[in-house]
Amino acid sequence: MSKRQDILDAARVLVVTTGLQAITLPQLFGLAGVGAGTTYNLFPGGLREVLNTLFSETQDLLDREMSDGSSLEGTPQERFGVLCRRFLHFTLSRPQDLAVLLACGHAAAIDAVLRQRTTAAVRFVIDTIVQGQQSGVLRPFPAVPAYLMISGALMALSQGHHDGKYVLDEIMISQALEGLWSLLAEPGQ
Amino acid sequence: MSKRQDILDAARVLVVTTGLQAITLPQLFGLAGVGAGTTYNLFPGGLREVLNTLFSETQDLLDREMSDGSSLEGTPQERFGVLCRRFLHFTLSRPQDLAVLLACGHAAAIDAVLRQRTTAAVRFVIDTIVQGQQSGVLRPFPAVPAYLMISGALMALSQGHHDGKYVLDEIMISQALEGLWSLLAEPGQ
Amino acid sequence: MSKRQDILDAARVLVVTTGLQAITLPQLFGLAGVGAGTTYNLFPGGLREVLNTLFSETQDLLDREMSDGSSLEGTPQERFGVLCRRFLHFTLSRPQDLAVLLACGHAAAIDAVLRQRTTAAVRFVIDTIVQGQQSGVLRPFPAVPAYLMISGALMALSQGHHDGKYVLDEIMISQALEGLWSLLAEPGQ
Amino acid sequence: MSKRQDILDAARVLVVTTGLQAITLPQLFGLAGVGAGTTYNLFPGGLREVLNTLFSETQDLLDREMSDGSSLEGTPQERFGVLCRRFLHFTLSRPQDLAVLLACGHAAAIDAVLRQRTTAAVRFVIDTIVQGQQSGVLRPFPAVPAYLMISGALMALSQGHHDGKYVLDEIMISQALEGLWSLLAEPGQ
DNA sequence: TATGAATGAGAGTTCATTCAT
DNA sequence: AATGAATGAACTCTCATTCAT
Repeated sequence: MSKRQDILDAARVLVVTTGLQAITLPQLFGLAGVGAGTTYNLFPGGLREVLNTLFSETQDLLDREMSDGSSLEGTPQERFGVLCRRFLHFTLSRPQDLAVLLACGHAAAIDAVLRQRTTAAVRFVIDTIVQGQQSGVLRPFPAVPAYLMISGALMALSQGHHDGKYVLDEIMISQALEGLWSLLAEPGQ
Repeated sequence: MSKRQDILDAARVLVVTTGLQAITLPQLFGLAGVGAGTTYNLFPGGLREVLNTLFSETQDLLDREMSDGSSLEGTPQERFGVLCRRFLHFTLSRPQDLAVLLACGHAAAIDAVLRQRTTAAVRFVIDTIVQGQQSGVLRPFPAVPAYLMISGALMALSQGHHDGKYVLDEIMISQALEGLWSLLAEPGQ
Repeated sequence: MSKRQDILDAARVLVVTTGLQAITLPQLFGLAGVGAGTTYNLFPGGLREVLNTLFSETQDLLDREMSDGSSLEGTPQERFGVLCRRFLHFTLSRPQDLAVLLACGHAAAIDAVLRQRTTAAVRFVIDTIVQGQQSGVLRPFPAVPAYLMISGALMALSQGHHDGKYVLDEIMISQALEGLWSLLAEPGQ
Repeated sequence: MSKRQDILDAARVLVVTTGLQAITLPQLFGLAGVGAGTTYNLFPGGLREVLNTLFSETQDLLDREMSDGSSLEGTPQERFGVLCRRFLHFTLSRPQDLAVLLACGHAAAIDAVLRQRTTAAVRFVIDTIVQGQQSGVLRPFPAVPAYLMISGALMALSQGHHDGKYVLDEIMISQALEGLWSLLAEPGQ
């Protein structure tokens, strides 16, 4: 079980350092410190299975982060704020995992099913948007593109931080979250 | 000069059909209908140079689309709207080019300099944001993360359309642009 | 002792189904239902020892079949007929064992000593040929090539039957045995 | 075209020295003095295609040897003798090609279609047998098993010579051919 | 004695790159 | 300028073999 984790950890590192597409098996089991055959014992599907497992586990990690504790309380805006902060907390504190999510989301090496599945994290945000629309504080707009715009903006925001283009502080985060709420809010609100 | 374009066209097609990272030179000059050596005569740097050229030309294409005619007139909100519409027009009408921009933006095969350079398109949007802030209609917020959030949201919106998750119509686009303006706007406005 | 036999039985099956040269140890101990290490406990020489053992035991089996009961009675022609019938009975009723004899006889994986040793079966036939020559019913001709021609013809005959090229019946067998005797017989006889 | 022949020549040598089943591509292109990729340019199917080509060309070579000049003259016995002598001449003067025919005839690496096709050489012998039976000098017996017995005996005879078990001289050959004719002949003849 | 996880050498195969034509 | 046969480095994957349990 330890070797399995060693391989996944090595893959996570390589996604950042060499880029998902450039990972090769020699690199992977070299960094993981296991034999070539071991990779195939633990992941019979080879590199593809390693990467799919890594992506899947990272999605699960984000799901756990997003569903931590009681997210169901407060006004829709409060709940929206909590979800966005959890998302930002995850992407800012775990640059490797953000890189995995970004890289795997577009990579042909990842099964389409996995890439496009509706995770718990997605459902939480979409549910909150729908509830805000039902209570009249958010304007009517299809929830899926709304979600995609929000998560696209948040990921780009985190990525810029990790790229050293700026340093995200608490004030900027607050302003950004206010802005994102305005993006969806009924103009009069 | 024709062969050079044949190679770039073939690369553009392959970015969509097989994914940037899976492109091989046999595929490329097979689809382009040129010999292996010809590729090296025209692009001495090999596949890497082909892809960098493709990315660079696609950036230029976007720049030309964004700077088309007199974009400098009207209020900041009008100019913001025009720029966003031009961006959406480009990404929606040219799925191949959007795929190139998205794929190359994260690929290790593309020079970092090229990937992170400030194109005319970027400058137009940032200038408009700054002008809006100076005239008081947009709230103070660093322009770079603001730009990244806007473009991240727009790209995700277009990508969802091309992925068939929904169909973007004029009403949705108008609402989305209003929302994006609100994202940056001074609350009182 | 049972596991040892399980391994040999699995090898015999694999010689027919996948071909001697394509047998791998994972296949072998998978089919035999034993662990990898067990194979090395029982056959320290690995696959090579398994195959040599299988060949050797199959040779022994043929020897026992050929020496069954009182083969030493009657005229040389009668004894020749009995030996050939026993050989045909063996090769026709045990296609797996014929496949082992044919495959191992030419395989580099089998020790040359084993492959070329003079088994009891060989000695029986050669002795009979020599006795026939001494009593004048067979013409003088070196016994070894005579034996090789006889056994080569009989194996090809059986193989054609197993390959479905024809069906050997009692009449054909009788005719073939008469012919083989004529092959060696003094013309006048 | 020269490289192609180099590869086939190397394969022919390896069939004898290491055994058909043990040939590996590194051995093959190492001995042939060509690059690894060249083998795949010339034989896209890899080792399998090399071996099938080798077998096919060796069959053609035997066919040409067997059909050399006017084989259709004389009595059936004379023609049978000529064919057998041509076959022996081929197998005795070309030990490598005999090894190829023997090894490929039983190898799973060779397409069954190729292994079991009726070559010109086979047809010549079978035709002669049938004509002998029609003219009454050979006894009635299905021609296919008759052919298999004859060729099986001749191959075993040649193989024993190459294995150093004895030295085939003209006298032995003559006696062997007389015997093989007797194998098929009507007893009274 | 029996096991199977772990290993790494080596096989098959592909592909970026060169260069004689 | 254009070609594609030839190359060999490097990748994916398998398998014989070991050894701690």
